[in-house]
Amino acid sequence: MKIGELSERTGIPTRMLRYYEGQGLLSSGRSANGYRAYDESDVERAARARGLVQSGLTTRLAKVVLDAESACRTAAPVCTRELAEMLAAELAVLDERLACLTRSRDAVARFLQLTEHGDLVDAVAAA
Amino acid sequence: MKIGELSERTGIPTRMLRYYEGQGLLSSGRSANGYRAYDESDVERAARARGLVQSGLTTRLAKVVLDAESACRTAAPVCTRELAEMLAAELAVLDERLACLTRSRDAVARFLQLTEHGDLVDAVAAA
DNA sequence: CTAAACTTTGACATCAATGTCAATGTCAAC
DNA sequence: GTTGACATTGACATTGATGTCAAAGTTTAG
Repeated sequence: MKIGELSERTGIPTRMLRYYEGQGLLSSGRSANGYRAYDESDVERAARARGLVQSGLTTRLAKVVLDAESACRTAAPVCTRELAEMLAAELAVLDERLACLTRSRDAVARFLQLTEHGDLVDAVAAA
Repeated sequence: MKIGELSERTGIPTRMLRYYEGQGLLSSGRSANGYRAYDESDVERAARARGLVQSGLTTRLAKVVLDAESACRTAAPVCTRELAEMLAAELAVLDERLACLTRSRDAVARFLQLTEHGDLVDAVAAA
C-alpha cells in the first residue's frame, strides 16, 4: 500500500510517517516509481511507533523499544550486555511512566464516580 | 521550603518548577522577601506534575488531571457535566497510553529474558 | 489527453518543553 | 559589611515533534 492509505488506516499524517522513517522508526520498500510501499505489518508497527512517541518517548528511544519488540519475535534473538543494560534502563522508565499514568487514570475514574458521572467511565471502558 | 530545596528533592530543575507554576500546574506561597515557599505536599504534587508531562501530557492536560486528583481528596467534589466529559476524554487517552506502554514494557522484559539477561529485569523490578 | 489526486523531497514555520544567561535583590557566614 | 550562595524576573536559544507549502514527477479517472 502507498503512504496515503497507511496514513488513513493509522490516522498518522503522512508527514509524520516520513519523519518517523527518517528517524529509523519505520522502514519502507519502494515501488519502481519511487513511491514508498508498505505491507500489512507496517500498519501495526506505525501505530505502535506513534503510541510510544505520544507516550513521551523520544523517537530515538521508541526505536530501541520497537526493535526489541520485533527481535522478540525472532528465534534466538541476540543481545549484547551493553544493549541489555540500555533496555533495562528503558524498562525502568516505562515502569515509572506506567505507575504515574495508572495512578492518574484511577484518580480520574474515581473522581468521575464521586461526582455521579460514573456512566462516562463505563462508556470509556466499553470503547 | 524554598525552590532550591524542592528542586533537589524532586530532581526537577528550578526553571521547570517556575514554568509549571506559570502553566498553573503548581502553586506556591510567597515569603515576605518574595521567595516562593513550598510545603511537604508540594513535593508530591510537583513530582506528579513532572511524571504526567514526561508521560506525554501537555501541561494543560496535566493540570486538568492533577486538579481532578486533588478534588478527589475533597469531600463532595463538584463537577459539571462538561468538565466530566472532558475528563472522560482524558481517561480514554490515559487508557490508550497505558495499553501501549504496558505492551512495550512486557515486550522489553520478555526480550531480556529471551536473551539471558533476566537478571536485569529483576534488578529493575527490585528498584 | 487532461485534470485531479497522490507522491517525492526539501524548505520554512510553529509550538511546547527546556536550557542558559543577565541584571538585580536577599540571606547567611565569616 | 563584604562575599558567596540562592532567589526573582525576563529575554533569548535550542530541540523535538509537527504543520504547511512549493516544485516536480506519477497515476488514475473521465
